[in-house]
Amino acid sequence: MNRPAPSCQPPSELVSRHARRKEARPGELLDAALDLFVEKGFAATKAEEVARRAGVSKGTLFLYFSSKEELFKAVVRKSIAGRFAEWNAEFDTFEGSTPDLLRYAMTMWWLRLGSTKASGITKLMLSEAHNFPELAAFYQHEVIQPAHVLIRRILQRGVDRGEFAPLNLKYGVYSVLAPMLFLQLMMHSKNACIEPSDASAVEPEEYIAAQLQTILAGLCIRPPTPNPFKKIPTP
Amino acid sequence: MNRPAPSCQPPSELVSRHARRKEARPGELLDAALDLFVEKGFAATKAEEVARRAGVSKGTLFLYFSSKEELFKAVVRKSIAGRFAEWNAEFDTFEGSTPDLLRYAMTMWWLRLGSTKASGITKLMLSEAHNFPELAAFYQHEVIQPAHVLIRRILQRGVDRGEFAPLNLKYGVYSVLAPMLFLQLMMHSKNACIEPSDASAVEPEEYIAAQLQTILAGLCIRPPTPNPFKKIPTP
DNA sequence: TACATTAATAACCAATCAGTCATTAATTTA
DNA sequence: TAAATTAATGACTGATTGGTTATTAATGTA
Repeated sequence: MNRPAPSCQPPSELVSRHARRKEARPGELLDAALDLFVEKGFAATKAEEVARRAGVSKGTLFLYFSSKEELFKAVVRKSIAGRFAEWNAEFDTFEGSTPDLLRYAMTMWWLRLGSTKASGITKLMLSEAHNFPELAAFYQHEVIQPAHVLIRRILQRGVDRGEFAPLNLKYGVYSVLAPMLFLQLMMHSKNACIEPSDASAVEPEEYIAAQLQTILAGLCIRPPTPNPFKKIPTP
Repeated sequence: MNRPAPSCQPPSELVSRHARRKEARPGELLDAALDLFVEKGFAATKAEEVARRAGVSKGTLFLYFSSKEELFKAVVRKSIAGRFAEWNAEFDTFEGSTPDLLRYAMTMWWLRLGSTKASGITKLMLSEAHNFPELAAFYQHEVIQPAHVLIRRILQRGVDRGEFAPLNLKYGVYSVLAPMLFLQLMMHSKNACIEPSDASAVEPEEYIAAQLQTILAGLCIRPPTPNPFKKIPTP
């Protein structure tokens, strides 16, 4: 079969497109893909758009990622799933009280994930899981399970050390997870779906501080002793 | 232009398809559309599938609704937006205390909306608003605004009657809205996006009771007098 | 029975988009 | 400088799907 030769665009940029190399491409594509997936969702993001934003052609994208789903998995691995090992290790070596550990964990979660684009993945999965069962299973396995394990470990530590009252771990995990999840949804819904047109934004740090206070009040054994952990400002 | 005659299927169902009539079609289509929109989202729901579920052909759907977006708007009007007038009237004539009114409102919300398929629309809008700005504007105007107004009226009533402490209405509205919204998301995410594989379901009535208790504790003026409203079970 | 009306159909059209592959050009090697 | 290698391209394909329309058949009416 004869195919017409691609009509090459005039070399307006003489710095060749080969200058940037094989090593750089995957990272650039993943960055572009994260942007677009978070902005428009999985199904609505076009492969060609991802490629264009990364400054390459669609063909090149499929040179590095065998399908759109594989591209998405790679994004999730890079920006979320790949970090649990590090976090687990970090918490293993934490030496302070468990309330301090929880505060540390939630603060770090915000700095490293919640406040970044990657947190938009949560909303995406929530809404598209049904249409992409394989991605849902992947996310369940690579993100949800490790997150639950991590939180459960923290709560268990508190119980073991006598800082937290014995509790149903299942609901305890949600007490930590639900407020963070809701915050993520708010951050990624600029457009009119929760807030009325005139609302001013919620302040994340204040929101987290308030949630921590509530959670710890519920978890800690007895009315808080004078200073088992850092002072928490009351509203 | 000559088009080939449609090859009519053998009349396996002798009860003619004309027996069901013009008046019934829109309702049947709206029911089918609500099912599918909630199940699969707006973009992922195919017009032909809606028609098939309603027992008609795709052509018939476009006979009654000029486009997929108009179909969606009609669903929202029928199942949510069209009810605010009635609710406002109902609250206007409510005679009890404002805590009781709030309890009544949240209970009714659950019975008439939260527990029905229609509550899935919330998740849908949250995730697809960005890709369908016209629908987002419609929803904002027909649902979000009236909901905020309704809640704000209740809170204002409490303040006016001296039952609630003066408060920033904006955040007050969220105190009511956020827990309900989160409950909706949980109910419509059977598939692995929040809960780990082994989790047992949250009990909505208990969840609402707990939220009400928290909200009222925060809103009401002073520590609750012996019985300003019905007894609330403590966990 | 003949004719008019209208609910419903399904073939068709046009646009979109994931993924493929023959071809090109930069770079390296000999 | 000539071949070999490899990064990159973009036209193309095939499947999907929102929306259109010429045609059909059920029903009503005279």
